[in-house]
Amino acid sequence: MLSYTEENHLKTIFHLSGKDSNSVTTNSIADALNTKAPSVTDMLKKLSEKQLISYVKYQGSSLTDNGRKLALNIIRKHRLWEVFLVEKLGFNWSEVHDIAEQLEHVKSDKLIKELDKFLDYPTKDPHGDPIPNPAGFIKYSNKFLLSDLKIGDIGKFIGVKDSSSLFLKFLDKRKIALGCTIKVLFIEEFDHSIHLGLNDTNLTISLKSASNIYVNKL
Amino acid sequence: MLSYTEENHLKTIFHLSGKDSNSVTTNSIADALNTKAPSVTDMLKKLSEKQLISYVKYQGSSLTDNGRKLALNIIRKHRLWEVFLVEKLGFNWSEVHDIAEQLEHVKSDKLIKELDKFLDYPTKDPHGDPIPNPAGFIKYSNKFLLSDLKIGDIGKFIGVKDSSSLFLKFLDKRKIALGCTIKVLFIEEFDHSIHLGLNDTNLTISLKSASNIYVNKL
DNA sequence: GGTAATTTTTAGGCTAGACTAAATTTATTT
DNA sequence: AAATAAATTTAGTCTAGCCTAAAAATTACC
Repeated sequence: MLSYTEENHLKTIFHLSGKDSNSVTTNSIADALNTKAPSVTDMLKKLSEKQLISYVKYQGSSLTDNGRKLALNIIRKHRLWEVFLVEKLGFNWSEVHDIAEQLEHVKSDKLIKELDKFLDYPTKDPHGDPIPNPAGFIKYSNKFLLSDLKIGDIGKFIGVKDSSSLFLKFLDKRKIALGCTIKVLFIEEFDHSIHLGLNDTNLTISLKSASNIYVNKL
Repeated sequence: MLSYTEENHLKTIFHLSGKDSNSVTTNSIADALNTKAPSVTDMLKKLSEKQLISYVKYQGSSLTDNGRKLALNIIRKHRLWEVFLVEKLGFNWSEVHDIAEQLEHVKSDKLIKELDKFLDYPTKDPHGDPIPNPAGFIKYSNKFLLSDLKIGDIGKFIGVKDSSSLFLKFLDKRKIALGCTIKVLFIEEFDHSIHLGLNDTNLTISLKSASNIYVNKL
């Protein structure tokens, strides 16, 4: 049985390592978890002993198959709860992260099985992220960052990279909603801010914002 | 912000003290929480400093108004989650306690407010226990233990005292379900076991069982 | 009312998870 | 290639929650 803290470390390592399970640095984990490097080092030793990560001193760490499976299970729970909060309880997508962060640690396989059924087996969470299946398989969609599109490209907004409440509210305010179609009209040379066409209106967003928006190129 | 352990102590003190907020012994808390007396003593000091209980060395402890309000809020959450699990996810009433025990500690006022609305403002949990309102008011029903009825009395089954999975499955097996009408046909002098009339059939249950069944006298 | 039994508290120790400061390894720069 | 900078680990502390064993207070009993 994993502790709350162990689960959070596994999840964070998964998020930081990306699709190809790159090795992750100790400091990056500490930053992501709002803790300090020595605390992380301790935990890495512990997870390594449990064979959930492979950890070489000074060389970073990466998930083992087993660790990856556990991480994906936590992410599955997180995302299913997010769907519940939005679809059933009427939460806005910007409000659900912190609550799901707590709910994801509740231990009961049957609970998640029944929740999944109750939600009619969703495949994406409210931010457009895929929900891993019970076996720990996750389907990555062929997504691009809006900031990587060229002038004239058209994309469908399918997800966010930064799912902080701050950023999600920013999107809400500008009526940039999941599923909408975005056309890149012009890119400023100076600061790389991007002029977009969206719902018959135009707006400009910064490079930072565009680097946190995932689209499917159309 | 209360810790998981602090919340559990408050809740336990509430359950042990009954309606009239009697003083509760240290050992009884330790027993209920499957912990040892010294651990409880430590926690009592802590809760006392936070003004959530009044605690006099060697004399037991009882909730302050503030502590009682917090305890009832945890119980409210516990019971709402139980309703959710049974009504929405299809759990049996004997399976929900341990999961609700985890869910009750999730922190979010809005979550509970929306859950309450989603469940259509239930007033009782699946075991017949009243759900405190958001202000911490709880409506006790005028209930009796089945073991306190006399021969010839008729009662409606409205709740259980022991909500362990073991006891609830025992009731399921004998088709003793919430809401059904029970008539006391005969009480054995020897061991006080009780012969009941229930749904056109007769059955016999032990004193121990009867002391865990609440009824409204009809 | 005094002694015995019980309950409760104190004293002291343990582990998980956090931290700071110092030491060590790795990376970067010149 | 040596010197410096940065990242990481080690060493040592701290707190919350738990424990056992011993001491103190309360309760029960003759």
